[in-house]
Amino acid sequence: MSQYKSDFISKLVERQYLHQCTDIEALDAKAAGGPVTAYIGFDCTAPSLHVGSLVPIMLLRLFQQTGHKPIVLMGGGTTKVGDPSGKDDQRKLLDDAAIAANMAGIKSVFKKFLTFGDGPTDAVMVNNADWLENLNYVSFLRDYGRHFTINRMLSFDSVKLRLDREQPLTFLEFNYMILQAYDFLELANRHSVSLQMGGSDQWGNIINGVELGRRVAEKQLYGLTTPLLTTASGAKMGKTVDGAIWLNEDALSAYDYWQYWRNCEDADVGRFLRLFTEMPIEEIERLEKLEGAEINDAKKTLADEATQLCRGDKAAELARSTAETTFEQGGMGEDLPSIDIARAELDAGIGVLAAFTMAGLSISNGEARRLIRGGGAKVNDQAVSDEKATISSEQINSDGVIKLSAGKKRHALIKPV
RNA sequence: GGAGGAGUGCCCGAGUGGCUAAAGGGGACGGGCUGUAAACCCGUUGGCUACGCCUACGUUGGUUCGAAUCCAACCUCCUCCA
Repeated sequence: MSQYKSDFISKLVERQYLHQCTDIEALDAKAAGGPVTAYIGFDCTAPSLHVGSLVPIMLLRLFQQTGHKPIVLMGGGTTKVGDPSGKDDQRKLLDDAAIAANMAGIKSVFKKFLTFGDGPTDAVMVNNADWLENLNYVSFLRDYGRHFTINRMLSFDSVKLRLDREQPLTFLEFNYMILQAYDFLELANRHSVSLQMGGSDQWGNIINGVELGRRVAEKQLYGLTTPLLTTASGAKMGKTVDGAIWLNEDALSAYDYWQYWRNCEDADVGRFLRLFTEMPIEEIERLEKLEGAEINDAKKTLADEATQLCRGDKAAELARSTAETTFEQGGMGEDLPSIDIARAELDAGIGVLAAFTMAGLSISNGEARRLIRGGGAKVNDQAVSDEKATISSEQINSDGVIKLSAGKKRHALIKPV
């Protein structure tokens, strides 16, 4: 039983997506009355989005599934300016080619989560470079700049934090919030967008847009943010062993993606199941109550569901069976990361240090050496004690590969070719 | 334009002539405990063809037997003044 009338807001609250909203009752009423159009912007700062962006993506998906029209805004224009929110220093400025390449990489992931098309609730993708690039500076300032006071802009966290810490904030970055506000207005005009959503760090940027819409167009716009996701122990989401958890499959293997979810903290399982899977809430409530070793089942389910959404059923299944063989049976699954090494080279023998580095288990020979000294390096599950040991064809096991392990969790296979 | 302050390893931050590959903390990695959690404990944390060599304390030069430490110029940032 929910206090909200609309399917969207009820689910939003039930699945813990809501952090702040400009006017939840009014938005609820509007959503109950028919399809609403909302957008979320994504800047093109990297060739792939990572799990930090997954909450907004899942939110768009939920929005669409509850009968509304999502718009994905690619920040082709705003990326050139750089959002200062939550950052201490200015990012390196990206050139047009890099932005275009990043955008191409990012675009692909949305097709997995949203249905695009021309229908009333089909998703649409737009690029703010289309309207930002050709703005006339002076007219823009006269038309919109007069609606922003410096006094107010200085009070926003994105600006205030930077100034308080005596970190430089350039005029370029200072303009970001104005451009984002303008985006909202532009989308309201072009696509009848009435709601902008985003992470909680976007709150300031979003309400600027809501206010601008009211002032220059007398439009009633809404803003809504999701909580900033950290793990139960306070770490930022998405960073781990080898860096970010990328959504694109060419940036991170399905196996590693699956593993990421499988290794989440106990205390996060329930929340993650709500946010990142579409399991019925009753089932989630059952799973999150599991204790001790049993909660591992809930984590596997989480990993399965999350991987299916982002990488497909087959990839999820393969990742799971690989993980089960590797960890539960001490064997090795076919989906472990692997490298090909020429048979002749193997016959001659390769130093362990080099082998670990080639397999991506260490970044340098020095690190491989430390791994060995710490007792964490294994070849075919046998601990390596000699840094000068070599790996050769003789160690190819019955499966035709050599298994290297760094610690308990990181494994790689050497495949002779 | 003037005056003052600052720039150190992935990050924060100590270090004001040799004992400094650079304290301490964070992060990360490895080990232990466990459940492929968390918390906690221990270890490691520039590179290499490794009892040695190379690279590193904003940049470039200089002083010195010897510099992250002294000097000069330059670059960048902060604060105050005009």
